[in-house]
Amino acid sequence: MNTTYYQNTDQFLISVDCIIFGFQNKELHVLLTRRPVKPLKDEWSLMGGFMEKDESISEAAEKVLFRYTQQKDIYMEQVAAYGDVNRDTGGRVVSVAFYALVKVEKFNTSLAKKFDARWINLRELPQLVFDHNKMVKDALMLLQYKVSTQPIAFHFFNDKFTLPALQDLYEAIYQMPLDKRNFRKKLTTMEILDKLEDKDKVNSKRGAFYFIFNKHKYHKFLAEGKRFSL
Amino acid sequence: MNTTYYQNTDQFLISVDCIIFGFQNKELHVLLTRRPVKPLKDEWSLMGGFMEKDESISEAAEKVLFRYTQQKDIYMEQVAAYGDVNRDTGGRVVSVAFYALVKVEKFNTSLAKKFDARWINLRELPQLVFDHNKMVKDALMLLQYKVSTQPIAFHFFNDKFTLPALQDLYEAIYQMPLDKRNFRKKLTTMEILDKLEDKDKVNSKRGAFYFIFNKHKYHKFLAEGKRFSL
DNA sequence: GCAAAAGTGTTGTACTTACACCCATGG
DNA sequence: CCATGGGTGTAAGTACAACACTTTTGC
Repeated sequence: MNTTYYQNTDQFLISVDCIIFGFQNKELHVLLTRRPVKPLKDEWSLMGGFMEKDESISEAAEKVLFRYTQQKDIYMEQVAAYGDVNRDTGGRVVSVAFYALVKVEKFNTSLAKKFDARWINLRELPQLVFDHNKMVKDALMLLQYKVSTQPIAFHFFNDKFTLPALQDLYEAIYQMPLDKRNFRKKLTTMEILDKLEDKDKVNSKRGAFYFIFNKHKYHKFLAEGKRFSL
Repeated sequence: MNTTYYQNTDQFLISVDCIIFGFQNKELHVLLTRRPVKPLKDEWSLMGGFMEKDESISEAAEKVLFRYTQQKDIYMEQVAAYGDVNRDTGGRVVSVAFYALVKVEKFNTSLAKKFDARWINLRELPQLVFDHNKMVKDALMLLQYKVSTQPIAFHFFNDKFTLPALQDLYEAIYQMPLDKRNFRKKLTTMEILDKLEDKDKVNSKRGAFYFIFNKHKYHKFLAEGKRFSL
């Protein structure tokens, strides 16, 4: 009943691989694991899993994300499908890559042990199995485009964030330094953030004010025909 | 031997659907057909086909493109994978969409008859089967981004083109009018085109000069750190 | 009191936008 | 000779890039 109408056509395993981005110590990190199964057991790999017959591709990706992070409502986006014949040396597998933005603070370290999951600095990415390095590269390029045109970078933070931290995040994603005053000017002229009363006093003695993204202001901003740009 | 290492996992049919764009009469068109198989036989559909076990996804897409156009070396790019459980009412099929830029002039009309293929104006797109309307929408958005940042629009033309035609093309893709002088200024300052001696006298009495894209100049342009933008 | 990070404006430059007339030619 | 589309420059406004000093406070 899976193929009522379509006969005599080949079928394939479909996997999802997740490029799970996290932001920590002013650097972008990716959640990697030592591959638990053969072939290439114990080599560095993205978090992945096979799609099952009763779930959509994105549900399969959400399943993988939940398994490794125990977080729901993670911002996630498809990167592309990878389907070279010999991309997976363990069999013919078509993989769909997704990237996800998670809050490292919320990350459960006991989970990490269970799955041998580790946050690896994007700048020190090791060689990964199969075409996973290409997936990370594609995901990063897509992420760079997306954070520059849509207010999604806030998903890296647990609700509130400081402007210095936000700038560090953008610098990590773009992999280039940004001018502090120009960065803040762009943000303030968009008027889509709310300044809170309290400060983060961990990273400096003076302390940096916290901000939160104001969805309502952002919708008004869009309604005026303006477009997010950073 | 298809699944040496991976056991007990579900397998799926994988199809490719091609959004074949063509440019004609100052309008963007999409090559559509009346679906030849059940279910939804005779409904409007993108050109598609199933992936076979010995081919990559992109090879499967090239196969589809060649079947319906008899053209090789078509510019083609993946849009995304579509994998909702019930997206195809004929069975569980994951589809990967590709868009392609083809030269309508070269199009073989006897082929068109054979496959009941028709160029449909993008502005008059009918309801298509399954999620094909979404695929077209996604493909167009990707195309808009791509033609604005990379010199790929030239693939719509059989080598040479006039500036009025190129502008009509961009207007069709962006679905908005562009300023003639600003458009030409951008093009000429990039210095990546060669002006030919002959003119197209079909579309006007005066005639418009033909241009061709100069790959060599474009590489120099990139080497100087400049980026294509239109 | 000093080190370390937060916060704040201005100016020149480059890019973008808006805009109107003459030219060449076929019929 | 006129209708049709091809071709050209400038000026104003906007966005972007470059740049240096003062403030706060924990130690």
